[in-house]
Amino acid sequence: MLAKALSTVGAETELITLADVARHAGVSLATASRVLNGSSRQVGAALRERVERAAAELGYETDVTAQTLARGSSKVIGLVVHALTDPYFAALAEGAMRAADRHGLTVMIGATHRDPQRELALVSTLRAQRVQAILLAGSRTTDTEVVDRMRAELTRYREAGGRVACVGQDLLGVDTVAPANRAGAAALARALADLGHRRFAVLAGPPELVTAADRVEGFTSALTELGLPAPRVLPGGFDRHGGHAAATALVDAGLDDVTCVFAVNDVMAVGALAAFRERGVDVPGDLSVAGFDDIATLRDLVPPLTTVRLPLAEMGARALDLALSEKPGVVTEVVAGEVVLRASTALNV
Amino acid sequence: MLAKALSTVGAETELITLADVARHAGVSLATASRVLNGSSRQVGAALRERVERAAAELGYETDVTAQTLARGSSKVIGLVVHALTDPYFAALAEGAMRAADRHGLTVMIGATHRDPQRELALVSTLRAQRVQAILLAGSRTTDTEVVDRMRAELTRYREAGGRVACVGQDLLGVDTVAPANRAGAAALARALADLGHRRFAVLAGPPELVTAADRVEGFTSALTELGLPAPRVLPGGFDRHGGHAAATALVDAGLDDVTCVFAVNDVMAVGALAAFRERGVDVPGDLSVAGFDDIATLRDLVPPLTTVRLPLAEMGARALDLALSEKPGVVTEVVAGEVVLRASTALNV
DNA sequence: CAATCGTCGGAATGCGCTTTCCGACGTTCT
DNA sequence: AGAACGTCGGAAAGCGCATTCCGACGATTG
Repeated sequence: MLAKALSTVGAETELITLADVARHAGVSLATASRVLNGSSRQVGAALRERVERAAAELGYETDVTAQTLARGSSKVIGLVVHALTDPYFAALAEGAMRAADRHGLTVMIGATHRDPQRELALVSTLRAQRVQAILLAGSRTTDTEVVDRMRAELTRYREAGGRVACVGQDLLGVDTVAPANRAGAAALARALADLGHRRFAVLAGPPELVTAADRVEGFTSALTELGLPAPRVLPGGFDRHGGHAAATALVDAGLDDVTCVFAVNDVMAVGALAAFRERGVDVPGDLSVAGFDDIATLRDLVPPLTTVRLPLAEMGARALDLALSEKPGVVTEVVAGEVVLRASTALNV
Repeated sequence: MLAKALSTVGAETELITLADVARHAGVSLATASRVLNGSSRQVGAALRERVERAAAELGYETDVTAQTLARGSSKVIGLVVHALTDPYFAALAEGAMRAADRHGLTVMIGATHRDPQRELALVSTLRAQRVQAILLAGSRTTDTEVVDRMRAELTRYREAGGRVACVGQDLLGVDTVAPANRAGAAALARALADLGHRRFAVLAGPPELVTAADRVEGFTSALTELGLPAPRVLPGGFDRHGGHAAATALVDAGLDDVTCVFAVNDVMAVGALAAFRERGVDVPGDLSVAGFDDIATLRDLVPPLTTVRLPLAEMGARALDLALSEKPGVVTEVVAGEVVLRASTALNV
């Protein structure tokens, strides 16, 4: 018993290589390779079977790194997101991973936590890993220096045969799946106006975040077109805390005649709902609230959130397909959002 | 202009290799390697500087796959989760990724969607990728055939020097970070009994899922110890839908004297809350509801959910540390859950 | 039946990098 | 001053695999 325990530790058998399999099957390296790793060349049934049995008996597993080196192309893609705990990115990642799976690709993932330096570093890492494609999800900042460095990095990557696609804004000169943030926010504004709302506040997120800025702008200009007054715009963070803080600030400053609040994403809206509850503002009785994204995990909120639905998983999948597709030039696919009216927004009479 | 557009397509410059850098710097391959990839050997300042400049000028990026092959060890770890859209796993993954980052490791990720075949396939893939460690998150099933095959696969991997850790139950004979499901559920049962509840129902999830079964058992046996009647146990899915369905079934069958419902995870509890709302059962007025996990995204639920908090991100990080740590034998780290009483459970007088 | 062709197995080369081994040179010690 | 040693640059041998090129063999054809 003791002996067994000891033998378990540090077993560390040598790695089983293709050469081992070939020897064990009594064939050449080339033949073994052709049998086990989808070559275009045929191998006779007898030998093929011997190789396969040898591989199974030895528990052989291809060394993909060696294969990548020899073939000069890998079956791995890279995925760069803000954070997995953000359901928006989790949904994108989920969609991208499903698509990767369909293509027989493995996924390497990295989180930026909205740090542009980290994002740059992640792209370098993925480049070093010789991934076949890089998917960039996460809003671009408007900081031109960062954008320029990212473009340079991506250019080098693409010159070496790498493929890139991005979910968000087309600022990088790469294939892009772009949610129609402006149009979606505008449609939402019109829908809310239809409910009778006239005075709005916008929990706007960080002005330098393009996604946030676009949504604010789409919302605002739609109001203008309708001949309604411009909304009160409260900047802040793009997360739950940001929504909570901005909503608190709004209440403390006095709602005046504001009857409806638009938080530029659902997670912020959740924070806002909490803040309003704490301050005794009833939603939708005293105030209507709308978000953006239609995060699935949040659909059971009370009251259910009016929002703009984005097909996030599908967007992730389309980004991968775009990156992988052979085509000239750079493509931007716009994805429309769909206004979903729920109980968090009431008729305003 | 046309010329420029054409030149952009298919630019595909040759890959820049270490040899290019060495030539450009006028040094040998060996020297370039030593400068650029942390060797133990020193290189004179003059040469070192020349190599570094050459690398920067050429935009060189190490080919990690070649490096892995040459060194025989990689800087990548594999992470196997159920699904990223499940916030439980997203939080685990987030923690593991942060830890990986601290260790300078890249993360390869795969989703099983609770399909044991897929899980097996993922482990094979990761083994083929020669990842340094594999982290298995996600509840083990009690299906012994699958467990055995998984053990065999992992054994081969470890014999080749791979490291493995698992978050969940210790069924695989590997290092494990094990949430104290039984103890946590038992503590929850006692806390709810302290609130005056006597008759419980448990939305139990799938009986073959060890996590679910353990929580049910911990809850039940604590009630027994308190001299209370056994709860009504309603099996079902482990997700929102499962919670919703089980809760609906409960109401339709008649609550009788049940005053408190324990859903074995938060996501199921959310489904249950929705079902109760639909059926006009007020929570916590008519019925108290408790969950398990304390998912962060769900903290703004109304009413706020009584639950057992698990430090998910930390658990992910600890799993990685465990896998990487040099130590004899197999370690199981138990992580305690903390009962958090919130408004979804009321005093029962 | 010889010439031609197609099929399939194997030896050898190379993918980009690390690392061992050698050798050249400059220091230090006796 | 010579021996012993340490430092640092380079040549070359792999790491595990894919693939090209070659050659052997059997089948087809005129």
